[in-house]
Amino acid sequence: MKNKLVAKIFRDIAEILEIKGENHFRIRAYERASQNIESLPDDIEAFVKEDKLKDISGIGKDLEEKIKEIVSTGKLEYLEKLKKDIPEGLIEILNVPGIGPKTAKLLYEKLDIQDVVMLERMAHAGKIRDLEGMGEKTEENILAGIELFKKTRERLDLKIATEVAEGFVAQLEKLKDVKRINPAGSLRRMKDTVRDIDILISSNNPQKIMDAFTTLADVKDVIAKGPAKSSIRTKDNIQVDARVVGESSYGASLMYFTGSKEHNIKLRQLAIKHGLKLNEYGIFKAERRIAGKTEEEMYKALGLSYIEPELREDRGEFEASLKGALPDLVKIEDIKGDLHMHSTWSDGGNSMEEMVIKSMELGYEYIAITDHSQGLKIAGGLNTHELELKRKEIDELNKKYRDIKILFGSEVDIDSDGNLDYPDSLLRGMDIVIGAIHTGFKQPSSFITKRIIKACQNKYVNIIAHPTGRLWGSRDAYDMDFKEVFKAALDTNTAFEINSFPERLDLNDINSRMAKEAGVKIVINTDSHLAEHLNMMKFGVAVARRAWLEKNDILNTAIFSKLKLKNLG
DNA sequence: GCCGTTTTCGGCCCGACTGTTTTCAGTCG
Ligand SMILES: Nc1nc2c(ncn2[C@H]2C[C@H](O)[C@@H](COP(=O)(O)OP(=O)(O)OP(=O)(O)O)O2)c(=O)[nH]1
Ligand SMILES: [Mg+2]
Ligand SMILES: [Mg+2]
Ligand SMILES: [Zn+2]
Repeated sequence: MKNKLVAKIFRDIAEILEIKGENHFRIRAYERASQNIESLPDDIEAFVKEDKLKDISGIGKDLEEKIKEIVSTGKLEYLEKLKKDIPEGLIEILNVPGIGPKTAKLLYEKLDIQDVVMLERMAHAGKIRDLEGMGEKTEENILAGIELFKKTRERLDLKIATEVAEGFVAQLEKLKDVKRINPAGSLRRMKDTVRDIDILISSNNPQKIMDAFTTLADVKDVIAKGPAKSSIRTKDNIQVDARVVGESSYGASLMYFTGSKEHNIKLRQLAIKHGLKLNEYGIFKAERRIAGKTEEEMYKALGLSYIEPELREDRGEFEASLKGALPDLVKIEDIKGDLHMHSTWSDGGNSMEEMVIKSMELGYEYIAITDHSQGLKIAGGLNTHELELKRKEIDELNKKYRDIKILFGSEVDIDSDGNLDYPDSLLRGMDIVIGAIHTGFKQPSSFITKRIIKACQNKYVNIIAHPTGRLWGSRDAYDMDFKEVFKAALDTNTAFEINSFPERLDLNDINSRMAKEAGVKIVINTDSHLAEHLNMMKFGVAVARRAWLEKNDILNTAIFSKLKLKNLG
């Protein structure tokens, strides 16, 4: 799939144009096109073939031609040409906090600064303060910015972000001047990775709140501090933004601070169309505020039904809201069982019984204990004899715990040729079989595609687990032909997993939405290796929600007797 | 560069904080 390539090329163009001082709206056009193509739940090549590129919002005559060129040649002449105008290192300078396109351009033109190393040298030498509009303070800030730039962390996974946010909320809500407090931003939208923690507070005493916020024990630097908005950096180099507003603006501010930016812009454009003004304080008709206290009334004032935070990405939610066609999103309470977990039989840290007990606490009706297969020796894969013993133990547990159905399964390795690690004779005896790739990640897309299709075609494979292999921070998702793969899944009635492990969240939101559109059923699992991991189901559910999935799209929302796995029983 | 139930040209979201400026531009959210 070339979606990511097209998106990357447009993003690169936008960055170069920024430094060149191009028209801001032209730059936005490239950024918008890049994002819209990246989040497309479809292969961009299909749009080329069907001559439908212009149906994609933000794609007009010019970008249509550029996309065609990229899809057919794998690159874009226009970008190659632009790259010759601007030294590569200059783009990196934009990542130094406090330095934007204007400053980068000035530094390049006046001091021939071409990368961060040169920038640091010039700042140390005191050369920057002499430029127009710059001073000593600016120079200091640039040096501090470079230090931060060097320590820039990767985006946080959802679990870490949730914990950091909870820590700040717990400390801040103790202040008696805090009335309401909510995490916002990408965390509230439950995006799979989060850059910073955004927290909204309502209070009548903003000054006091900000004094407290910027002096909390975890705070290392104060990036900015005002009565309405402050930013700090923690000792772990995580940025936390806080906004404080009055009660009457809380809904408007929550809407603003939840975003996404693209969603906000659409909202504001819609307001303009209605002759209104929308900002983080409310919706205004002339000077009069007509909404602001709750998000619901904000949406209503624009003629929209309430849009769940997970959908606020400008991925069609406005059109759906206006038509009354928003999905009834799946909820954590809808989940009736967890079909992928490990025990001490392989590389899990808790016994099967401990996993069962925790699952019952969560109210599950069924679980599948799916330890690794024989070939995965480092992960303690089970041989034939061990499988027999494990089966017996599961039978015993099923007798002992009548309130939950325990399925005997395995996460069977799909080898580099697409063959399964157990013969059919063994798979036949299992209640549930999960196929998963653990090696050969670097194979070309066509090979991976064939492997997964072959696994789907095995009549005992019920689910493909962590289908794209991504591990946040260490391994990118491998590419495959999703159209082909999902077609095979549909034909063979094989479900695809949303793996709830925070580093995985695989399928992701976009791929899950693609799966739904292809008619493929989804299973949300935790892949727990410890009993406490069973709690991570909420992260997988968040991915499903961001993918617009409803209860009926998810197999493990069904009670056991209705569980529609192929060949079950 | 895109887009159009008032437009095919002239708009394109809106505001807080900072440093440098003597009234605002740049950056960021
Ligand atoms: N209207 C408007 N709102 C913005 C803009 N930039 C950011 N916001 C709002 C929406 C964002 O969700 C919210 C928080 O900004 P962040 O930069 O932290 O982005 P967000 O949390 O969405 O993603 P992140 O994971 O932090 O990169 O502020 C903007 O340019 N205009
Ligand atoms: Mg954020
Ligand atoms: Mg932020
Ligand atoms: Zn597993």
